[in-house]
Order: sequence, then C-alpha cells, then structure tokens
Amino acid sequence: MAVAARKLRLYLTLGQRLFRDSLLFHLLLQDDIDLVGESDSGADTLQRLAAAAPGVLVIEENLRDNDGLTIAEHALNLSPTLSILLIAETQVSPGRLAIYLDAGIKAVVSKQQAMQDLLKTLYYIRNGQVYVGSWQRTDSEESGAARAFDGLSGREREVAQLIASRVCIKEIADQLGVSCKTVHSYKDRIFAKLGFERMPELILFMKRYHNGAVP
Amino acid sequence: MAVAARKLRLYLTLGQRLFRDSLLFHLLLQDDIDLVGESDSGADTLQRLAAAAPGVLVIEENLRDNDGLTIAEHALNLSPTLSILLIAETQVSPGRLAIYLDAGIKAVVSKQQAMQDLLKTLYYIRNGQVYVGSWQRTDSEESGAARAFDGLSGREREVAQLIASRVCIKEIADQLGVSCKTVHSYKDRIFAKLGFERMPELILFMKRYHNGAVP
DNA sequence: GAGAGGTGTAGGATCTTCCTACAAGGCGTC
DNA sequence: GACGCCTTGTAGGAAGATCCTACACCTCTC
Repeated sequence: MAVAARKLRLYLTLGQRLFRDSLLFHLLLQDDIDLVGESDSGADTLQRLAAAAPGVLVIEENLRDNDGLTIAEHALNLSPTLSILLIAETQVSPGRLAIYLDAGIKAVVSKQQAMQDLLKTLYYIRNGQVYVGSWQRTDSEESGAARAFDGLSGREREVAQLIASRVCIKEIADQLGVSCKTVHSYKDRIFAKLGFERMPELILFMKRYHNGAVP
Repeated sequence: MAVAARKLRLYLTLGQRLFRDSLLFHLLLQDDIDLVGESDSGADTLQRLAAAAPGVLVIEENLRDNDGLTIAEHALNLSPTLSILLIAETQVSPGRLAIYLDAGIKAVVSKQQAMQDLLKTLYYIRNGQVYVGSWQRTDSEESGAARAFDGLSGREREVAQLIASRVCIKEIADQLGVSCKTVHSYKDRIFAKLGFERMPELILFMKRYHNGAVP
C-alpha cells in the first residue's frame, strides 16, 4: 500500500447546534476523522482556524454574521492548503459552482443532498482534489439507489428486509433456518454491495426504497 | 418489569435532506425507534400520516409549504393521540411555547439546542406526556456538562482523554499497563456517569469541554 | 466500627465485524 | 463441451465491543 492514510483533520462551521451535533456525531463515527474545531459563526472560525490547523473546513453558505464564501476566501488567505467544502442552501447552478471553484473552494454540497454525498465528497477532497459533479445528480442517483436493491440475491433481500424491520440477527437465523454466521455473511455482502457501513444506512435505504415492511 | 416498552413509531418532517438524513441516522441507531415515514413538506406529511400511523411526529417549524404549527394542528385533527415534537428555528419564548402547548404540541426543541436534548425530549413525550423546560436551559446545561467531567475518577479521565484522541483500547491498555478488560470497564463507567451511549458523544464532549488533546 | 459507596482491576457471555473457505451452479470463451 | 471465473448459499475463526458481575481497597458517614 502506498500512503498510510492520515486522519482527516476536520473543522466544521454550521450555525445551528442541532444539526452541527448531528452531523458531527455521524462524522465522528468514522474513525479516521479527527475533529479539530467547530464554530457557529464565520468570525469565530477565522479566529480559531490557525490554532486548529484543519485539513478540511466544512462551512455553511449562509452564516449569520457573514456568508460562507467570504469566510472561505479569508480562510484560504490564512492557510492556502486548506480544503474547503461549502454547504449550500440549495442545489447550486453550474454558474455559481464556477464562482465557488474560482474562489478556491474544493467542493459544494447542498442541503438538499444526501448525507452520503457529503461523506463521499469529504473523502474525495481530503487530499486537496477538487470535487465537481455533486450538483448534477439528484434524481438519477435516487433511482440508482433504488436499483441497487436489484443487485442483491434472494437471500440477501430477505435478510435486508428483516434487518430493516429491526428483527435481530438471532431471530432472522431462526426464521430462515440457517446459522447466525450465515446471516452475518449476508449482512456483510449486502453492506459491500450497497456500499453501506452501518445499520442505519441500510434501514433508511430499505424504508425509503423498499417500504421496510416485508411484502 | 411493568411495561414492555414498545418501539417508538417515528415520523420525521424536515425540509433539508442533508439534515433529515443526518438526524435519522442518529435516531435509527437507537434500536427502539422505528421509522414509519418521513417528508420534506407539510402537505406530504398530512397525506401520508394516516397510513404511517406514527406515535410521534417530529416536525420542523418553518416548512417551505406551510408552517409546522398549522400542519401540527391538522395532524392532531387526523389523529388526536399523536405526540408532536416541534423543531423551532430559534429558542422559543415562554409566550410562544404556551401557544404551541395550547395547540396540543407535546414539546418544542430549537435548532440551537443539543442533539441530546432532542433525543431526551423524544423519549419523554413518547408516552403522550408533555415536555416543557427545554427552552429554559442553554448556558447552565453547558457548564453542567463541563462539570460532569469532574465526576470522573483519575483513571476514568485518563481513559476519556485517550479515547477522545482516538487511541484504540488496546493501546490505551498498554499505555496504562492494565488489561483491555479494565479499560473497557473504565469506558463503561465513563459512559454511565456522563450518560453517553456511543463513542461520538464522548469524543465530542471531550473535544468541546476538555480540548481533546491530553494536557 | 459497620455499612455504603466510589475506585482500580478484571473475568465471562454474547454480539459484531472482518476475513476466509468452500461446494454448487451459471456464464463465457476457446 | 471443457475449463475457468463469478455469484450464491452456507459457515468458521479471530478480534473487538458491550453488558453484567465480582472483588479488594479506601473513605465517608451515622
């Protein structure tokens, strides 16, 4: 293996505490993400940025004291190697995206996008790469997600459905008449096929695209 | 034991997909929460509420098609036993809280409150109880959280700090010269004392109130 | 001074996660 | 049509996490 992937030093600026908490909780489940700071305002961010020395700054577009773009530009002045991910209010148009990229922002994710988009983008830009493309999805992605279900085998679907209904592994094993080990194998394969890492992702996926209830 | 606590049937209405995902992810980690529906608009919510038959509706105050209060009132007309938790934009004043409670809403949590407040409130109202008090905290709560650290014993603090720095259990055990089992015991006690259930909560707590870095 | 409660330490049961294995069948290509 | 590769159903093992229990000390309180 080439590079021993270092931890991602993350700084998050988001005005609303509830969502900041919730996003951070999610992000901190990834054990290669190291939180080095957080703020609810732009001024605060700029003030603490140097000391925190993050690798990636995730910042909201509309902060109460300033707009994220301005803050981002200041931040880039302070530390030019910083990767910035802007969280936009709405889907950004190509024109606006170009402005953002010109300003040195590495990626833009809108509040209408899925959490997984944010995560993927975050990992993508961690090494300084620019990530475009996130704005041009929405529908195709969604149906793609739904279609991913078709890639599961019969047993895998059964297990996915039972798991989404919160039936525990032991019970699933009993119901299907196989060993727990086997059920775990199915679960692992489902996760691998769908690219999930944790239960809530699978549950959410099943609820959304396959109605959760066993048909 | 008296009542076998049934699963909490949750419906979440929140306009922004990113935050909805993120909140749901968090909520679905609790294995007694069953997601029965979600929407990004009020109209959609009302339309699907009857079929979903949730026990608790968590709904945002400012939806793009209507305000949450209006939707909540309609929802209560449809199913009077529904418990509604309103997510307000900002800290609500006692006056506004009274209006909400009059309308039959069981609790209000603002977007400036901590995620844990939402969770606690959710569990509180699940049985139809009204939950007031959430609006009257902020500062005292925060310093209370910080003070909770003082309740930890010496070993517990060491372990908390190491865990927050993402040192793995095995390494912590080596560093302290005790067995992994012992480190797990410390971790369990820390969680019990601080009321946490998962790593990210502890990490966030340490980063926020104790700087994460070992002093 | 006896019991209550906190602290440092650890064991066992059970569950998860991750990795590996392997037989049976399908599909592809030469 | 035979050989090889991929998928599917099945499961085992190792390592780690969670939950519960234990137990020797120490200190505080009645």
